[in-house]
Amino acid sequence: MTTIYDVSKLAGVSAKTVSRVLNEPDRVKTATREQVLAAMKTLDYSPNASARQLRLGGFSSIGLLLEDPASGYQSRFHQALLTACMEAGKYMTVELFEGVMPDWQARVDRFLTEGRVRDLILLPTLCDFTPLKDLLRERGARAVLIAPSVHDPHFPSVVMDDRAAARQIIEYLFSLGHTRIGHITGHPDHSATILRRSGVIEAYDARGLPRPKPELFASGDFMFKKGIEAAETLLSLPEPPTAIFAANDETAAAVAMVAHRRGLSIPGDLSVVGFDDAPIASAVWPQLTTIAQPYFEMARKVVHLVDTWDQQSTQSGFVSTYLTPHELVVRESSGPVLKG
Amino acid sequence: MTTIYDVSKLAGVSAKTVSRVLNEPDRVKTATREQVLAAMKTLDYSPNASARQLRLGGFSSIGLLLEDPASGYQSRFHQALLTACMEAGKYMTVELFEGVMPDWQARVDRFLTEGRVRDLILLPTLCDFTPLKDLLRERGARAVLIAPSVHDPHFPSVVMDDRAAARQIIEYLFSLGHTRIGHITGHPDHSATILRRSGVIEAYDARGLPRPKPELFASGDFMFKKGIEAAETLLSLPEPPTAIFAANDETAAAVAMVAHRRGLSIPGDLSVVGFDDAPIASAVWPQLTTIAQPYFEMARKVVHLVDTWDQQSTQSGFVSTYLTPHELVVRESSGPVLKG
DNA sequence: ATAACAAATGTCATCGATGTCATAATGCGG
DNA sequence: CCGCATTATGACATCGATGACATTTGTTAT
Repeated sequence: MTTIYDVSKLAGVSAKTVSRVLNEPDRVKTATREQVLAAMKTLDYSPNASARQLRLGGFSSIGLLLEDPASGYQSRFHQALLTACMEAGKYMTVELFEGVMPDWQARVDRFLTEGRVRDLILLPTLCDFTPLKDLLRERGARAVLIAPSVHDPHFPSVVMDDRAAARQIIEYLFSLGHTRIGHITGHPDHSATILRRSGVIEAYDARGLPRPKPELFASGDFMFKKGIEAAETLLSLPEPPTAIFAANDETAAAVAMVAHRRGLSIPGDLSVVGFDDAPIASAVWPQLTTIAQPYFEMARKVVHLVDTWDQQSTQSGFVSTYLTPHELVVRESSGPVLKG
Repeated sequence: MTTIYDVSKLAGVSAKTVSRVLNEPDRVKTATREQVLAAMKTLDYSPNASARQLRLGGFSSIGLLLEDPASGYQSRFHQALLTACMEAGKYMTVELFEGVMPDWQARVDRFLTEGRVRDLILLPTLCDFTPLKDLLRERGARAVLIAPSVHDPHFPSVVMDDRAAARQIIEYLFSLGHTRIGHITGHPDHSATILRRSGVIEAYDARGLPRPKPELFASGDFMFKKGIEAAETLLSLPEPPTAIFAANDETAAAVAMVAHRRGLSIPGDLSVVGFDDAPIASAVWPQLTTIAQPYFEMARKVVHLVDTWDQQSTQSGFVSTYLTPHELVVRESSGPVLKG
């Protein structure tokens, strides 16, 4: 690595002058500047960011741990967080993280030290991975949780009301005349899975209807492939549902594919509703009715929480959960039950 | 910010001891360690990454500039690059970048200094944005280009053969009996647009067929929405094509949607082929025949190029372009022309 | 030509951590 | 209880950059 001293030596000036060329070029005589620039080029010099930041009072980037960057949910949040960081003038460093990796603890350590990260953002399901959170607390790292399953007294979090949203969807389907509604659940490790499922049941209860039979619940994992299986199961029932609420949009897209293969028209023969308003929701035919999560607002809130962590934590260990509103987006994939 | 000195003062030990507690806990007496740990907790201490790295010989993360993280292409590469970085033990810091921003130069500067980035990765279309590349050279930053339109003598690059791939697709469609093939082009600023288009023409020429009429080329921009318009245009022709080659998968998905709305069956009435093998290609019905780009190999090569930059550049300013192979993935959306 | 002031450059200390080496505290055998 | 090996801790220099302040060089007015 070449340093500012190497350059200064070659250019025959002091290190400070080289520094000036870099930071306040106008304060250096043109001839000198040229010389310095030439020396920098010759040596392929690039300033050491660590030293610079140490001196200037470092800026650490926000760390994001991603389990599966291909998932619509995570990539959507990733994008929203990037935008929020940009608005806030911060940077985000991303790390792939899979809890199953045997050396995950070492990797987190490395991320915190070498990755120059102090603040972390945890998405589901990492936000519920207690060993990780314990390690972070031990290391004095800060974290903000997105959609954790339960309030964590140590880390602030930002959530949406999955249960209420699911209930709203079912009530919407009720209003279209559907009574036999299938539900494909999410990944069992994900708290939203339970919440969305119980929102479904809550809707039945609230309306005084008998709870749906167990066979109307098929288990998924938020992924397209498993969604195919689940849809096959539901549509093969002796009395198939007239509507299916899939736990997320990728699963809903899978339902749509299976329905098409079976010659069912959507929403004529089957209404399909998703959750998340992922990009795919508007890129499949028919476009999916879904719940739009307030990604951008949540991301902004998260970045803000990171920013104000100091004030937060000084309030004697009390951290808060912030609830953000969602929205039902009605598109083409849902419609009234056809009589007869 | 609390420093190691604050902790050492509170714990009544030297700074070095605090450092040891952090880095080699076994070399500190248990009682002392406890005290230090307690002090760290009280002061909510977290070590300054810049200082640590300055001392240890810094690690800079690789910077990725994204124009549109929502696009299938960019997010796919993003994911592949993350994986490659993980394999190589590096970190990636991501920045949203839009050339249209009036202060883009200042933002790049900030990214290089505050973002602790020395090496950058540029995806299309940024890899063809000359003012940016000039600025980077001026700043002594390093960059590796992915799929630039032309070889850049200053930066190494990794590319695939868009022209050959497009030609391969058309020849495949020829083999199914298609002769009236529509093409929806990509974004006009993207070099791949020209290459893929010329691959189409090349296929006709190679077969000795007359080139397709101009109306069979509809202009798109790689995005779903524009794809809808383009598909409408093509399918409204007096003599609509029997197959459409869309410049990417999102556009192809749009074609499929329009076809379905018009009651056309795929591939019975219309074959649809995409490009990229984006996630959406296998999440729509029918699943799309497409060109699989070697994302992961390209990403690995890119990270490797970043790693070996020194050896590269010492070879007196000569940088190389690496060509990686692609693959035609035949799925459900393409089939033979129905006779009669 | 010279004082007076501005511009250009240099010197030294500093940011917060850790490596090196020195010193203090402990343990152990006799 | 001594002497020596070992362990635990501390003092100081250092990483590469920049801020504060000092010094040199150049310019202008008289």
